[in-house]
Amino acid sequence: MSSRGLIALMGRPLPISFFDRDTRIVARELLGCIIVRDEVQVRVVETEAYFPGDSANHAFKGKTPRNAPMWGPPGCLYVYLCYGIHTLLNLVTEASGRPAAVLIRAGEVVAGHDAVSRRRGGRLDLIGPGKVGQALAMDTGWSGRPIGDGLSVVRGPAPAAIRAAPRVGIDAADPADVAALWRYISQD
DNA sequence: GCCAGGATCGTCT
DNA sequence: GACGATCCTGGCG
Repeated sequence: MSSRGLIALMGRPLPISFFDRDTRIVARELLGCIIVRDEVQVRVVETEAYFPGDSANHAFKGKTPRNAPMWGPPGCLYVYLCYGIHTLLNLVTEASGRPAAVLIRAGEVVAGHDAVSRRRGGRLDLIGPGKVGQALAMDTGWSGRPIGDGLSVVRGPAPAAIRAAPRVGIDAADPADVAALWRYISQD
């Protein structure tokens, strides 16, 4: 796409077709996009890709009530509780029947600083997926809802560069999946 | 600044 | 009944 075309799309909600692609591509292109929830806006600066056949994927061992949204249509939310405390926000990708999602690992508050500060005990840093979930006031009740229903994602400025790195905190059966560079970090 | 340990609960075996 | 795609605090140097 031309840079003029990208600028024209800036600020517009991402279409469902954006998510109906290879998860690693979606994970990279989500960097710089803005997650909007009421008055709070968070720019995505770090993502991780989880896709079919990936042993670190929650869905790798099969479908359960918890991970069912990953099998659903692209452009939905998959929210789950981690360590009994943190709600982690994922965006479902790829066609129905292919369990895949992008985990939002980190962000920057671009609007709604007061609300985020209240929820985060005065802190505004969103380095870590649990913090992103807290800033956006996510809970598991959001899991399975389509994007646009209370939470939307709009196109924002793409980062100057993207760094790829191994994913964090996973204990996959397959060491190749652990070492794979499926985490993407915005380099501004 | 670094590291160890505790928090806390839904989900799956 | 164990454990997890984590975060925060407190102790120590």
